[in-house]
Amino acid sequence: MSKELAKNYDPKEMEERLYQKWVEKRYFHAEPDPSRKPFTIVIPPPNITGQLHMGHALDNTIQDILIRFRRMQGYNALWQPGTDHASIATELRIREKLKEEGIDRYELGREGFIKRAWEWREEYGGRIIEQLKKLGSSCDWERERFTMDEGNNKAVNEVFCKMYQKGYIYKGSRMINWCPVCNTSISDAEVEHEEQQGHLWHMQYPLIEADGSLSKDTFLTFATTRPETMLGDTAVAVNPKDDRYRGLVGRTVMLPLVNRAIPVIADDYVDMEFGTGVVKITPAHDPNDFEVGRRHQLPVINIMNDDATINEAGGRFAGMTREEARKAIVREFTDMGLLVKTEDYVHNVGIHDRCDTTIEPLIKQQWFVKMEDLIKPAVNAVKTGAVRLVPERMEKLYYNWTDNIRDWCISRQLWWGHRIPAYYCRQCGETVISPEPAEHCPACGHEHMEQDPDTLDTWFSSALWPFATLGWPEQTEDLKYFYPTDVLVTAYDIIFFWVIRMIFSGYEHMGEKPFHTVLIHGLIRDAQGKKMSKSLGNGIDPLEIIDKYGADALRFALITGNSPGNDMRFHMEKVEASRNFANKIWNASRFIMMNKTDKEAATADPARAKQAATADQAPAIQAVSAAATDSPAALSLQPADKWILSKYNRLVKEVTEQMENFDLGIAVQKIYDFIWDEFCDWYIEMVKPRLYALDPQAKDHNLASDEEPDSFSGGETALWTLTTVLTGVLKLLHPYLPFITEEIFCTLHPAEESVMISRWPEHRDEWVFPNEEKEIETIKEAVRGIRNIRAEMNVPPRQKASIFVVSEKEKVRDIFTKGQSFFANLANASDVTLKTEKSGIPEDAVSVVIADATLYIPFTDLVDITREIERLQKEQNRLENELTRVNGMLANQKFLAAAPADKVAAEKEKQMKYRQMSEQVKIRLQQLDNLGKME
RNA sequence: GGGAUCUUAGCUCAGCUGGGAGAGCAUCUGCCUUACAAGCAGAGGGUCACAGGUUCGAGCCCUGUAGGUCCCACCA
Repeated sequence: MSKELAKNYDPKEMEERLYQKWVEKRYFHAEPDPSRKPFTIVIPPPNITGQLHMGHALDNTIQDILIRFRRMQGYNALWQPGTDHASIATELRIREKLKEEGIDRYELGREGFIKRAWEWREEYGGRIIEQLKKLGSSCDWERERFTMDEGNNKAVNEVFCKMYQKGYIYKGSRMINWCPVCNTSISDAEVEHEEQQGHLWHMQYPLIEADGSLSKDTFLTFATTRPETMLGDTAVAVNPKDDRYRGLVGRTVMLPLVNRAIPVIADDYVDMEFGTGVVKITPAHDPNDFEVGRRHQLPVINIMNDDATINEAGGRFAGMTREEARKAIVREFTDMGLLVKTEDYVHNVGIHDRCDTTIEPLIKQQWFVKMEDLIKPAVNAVKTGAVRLVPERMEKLYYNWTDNIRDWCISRQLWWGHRIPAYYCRQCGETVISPEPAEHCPACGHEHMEQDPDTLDTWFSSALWPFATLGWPEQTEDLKYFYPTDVLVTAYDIIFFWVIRMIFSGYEHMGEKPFHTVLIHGLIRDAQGKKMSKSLGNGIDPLEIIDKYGADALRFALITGNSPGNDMRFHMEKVEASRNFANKIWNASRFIMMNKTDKEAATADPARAKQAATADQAPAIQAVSAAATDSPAALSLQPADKWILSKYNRLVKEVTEQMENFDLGIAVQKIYDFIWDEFCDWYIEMVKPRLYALDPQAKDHNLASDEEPDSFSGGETALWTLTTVLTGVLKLLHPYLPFITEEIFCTLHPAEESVMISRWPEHRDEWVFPNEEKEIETIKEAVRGIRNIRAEMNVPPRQKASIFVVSEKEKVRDIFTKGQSFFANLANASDVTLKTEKSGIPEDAVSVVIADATLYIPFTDLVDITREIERLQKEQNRLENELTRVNGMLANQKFLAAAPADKVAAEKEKQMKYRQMSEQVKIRLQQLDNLGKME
């Protein structure tokens, strides 16, 4: 006896119970097994500060679909999970928390701070993992890692030292991006550019005459958006070709604020066309000016403290914030009469992506990774296709970054993170780079070695994730077996931060790519198309959706209609539609099982007998329902059975291909259409009479109980077909809707353990039935035609009608003979009469013309001939249009010559069909016309 | 300044290598038909942004235009 499904679909209870079961059974766990091919995905480790948001939900749904799909296909599937310490994000959160508690972090000290951070991780680090579980993610939790666990720390130190020795890592004074609020340097990737409304101040520096006095009439006028940086000016520059200033190059002007005489220099960097063609040069606070300064050996005067206030170099402006200094300087220039004009000006300002603070370019000593050589294999990998980006257009984004790459600033003035493994001797200043703490100085033997206070960019460790999680630097079995991994799934905004760095790290440290495919998805936006964000407050919490509609519905809503690389808007209506679909499957399954239960007392489940025989096909995968698919010889399949099997068979092929090609949204749409339209709305309805015939007590319900008993035979076959197809689509659907498919599958097949370890369906050559497909499509066309007429003619639903099918072709009549019973149930017919010609049918019967046949439906008291003529004329017009098109095509010699043969054949077939139909409609119109005249 | 992408039914979006315009929601009509009203049946609705071009044939390929979104970039 089958278990029964609950009357109502209730995802909540079910999802928790099933996830528990999967974990207990260790279905998610993978171990190296040379007899099978691995399929590996490493999770983009969520931040320990994070809460599951829609982006995570999409990203992890995609990964779970791929993993479940491959697992069912027989791959040894590993989804490697873990979390990221998220150096800066976490540090900022803890600073915030300390502030709330009134604790000064410097007073707390580094050690105390780190202790707090670990406590934070203990408290919140597992939160997002629990949320991923709610989504149904089939990660191998036994392998959960953390970017700051022992193994990862080891990997980071190893990599740092190795790269230092190879000269890829160096320490130097460079212009870096400084965040004055977070008090740390950040990399180029972490700077966002924001268009801001600002001002362009046109100022003047007076020329210094030969005698040292200030010129009364010669000034150099330049423009600036940042007057405060004038305090650090060490030159003004003009273009060497600029005739206007030729005589002034080499002379000096006066910078009044600090009374500094600065030279006028000539440099190609200056654009003569822009403004006055004069640029002030501040080497310490502008990347371009830094380069100019270098070329001309200009002094570099740093005028700012780390918190972006003016330092002593700013003279009497010292202590002011950069904004205050700006105002003060503009005022002074105004007072001195050296401000020419102020313009409104829109310009791009660099801001820190974490805190939106305006970035200050500063020269500081930092650690860098030299990128030039490192990036080459990563570029090559994409060029040669060793690493494939999906969709392909993302390659341009990728190259855009690699082509403009600059050295990567990896040191951060933060406490939470991997501390740089550099040790300095307090005595002699010697530097030691070592994976192990240096005890004493190799140069002078002094024992007071001090570790570099800085930590590493959080992406430095993430870059090692694909191999560090598998055990590197140890040469583990896991590493040998699972590396390189297969697919990396992420959003396009993470390519620069992470994907590129993983690729070059893979090549550098493993000598091999980290994965062969990067599947890139878009962002989830709100219903208005805005980016979901905390500050806008427009974020929708995936957990709330799961709570209300179930994880299956959320997953389905996120993946349906989603195509690689494209953003998607999130609508609640879509979640509801997804939930409705789940409900539809639930009810269809319930219906099938109800009939099965009735039946099972008498007949054995043919599916079950087969299990033992096929169970050894794939070691880790149960052969399960290969079981339900081998048709027992006793079953004689009817056309409807063959039709749905044939359609299902094609679905299997297409869905498999599309999933292999990462077209997940298209694949799932196909399954949806098949289940709802073909399977539920047609097939189940078609076989109801056969099922009812199985149960003598239900016979009273038969709509066409006056039919011969023979027409209801084959109930078992119908049941077998229903079960077979349902089992198959449950499998196809399982990667998308893991919970509901598991619940139904296990109820339907009580002897089976789980759908998630069952075998993925395969296309079967013996289930290709083109003739039956055509037959049933003919029936469907006829049924639709009759329904259409009934609706248009306002025939009361309860009123049954006789149907006459007229066709000259025996084959066609045969189809309708076999399909007679469908018309009773699907078109509310009382009886169907087959004829070779029209004689004996009431003149005013309404007609439906389909290919090769005309159906007549006499209605006793309707007969609005005018209306029927109108309807037929409309149909005639449609057919004429089609004929014009197809005739045109077939008359075109070039088409006949150039088009593929099957296309031409198809068009010819259509032409015949339309001609024949058009002919019939014409005849019918003629008849009605005569009838009208007679009245 | 460079680049990407989008513009298809009232709304949100599919449409694979060019070969008779699709879905969901919404709208209208009729149904509580014993799997499902979270449902069933039927209907209406589109010059596929615009203008050219290639082709026997263009929503799809090419060029340009307009608008939206986004990324990159050191013009003060």
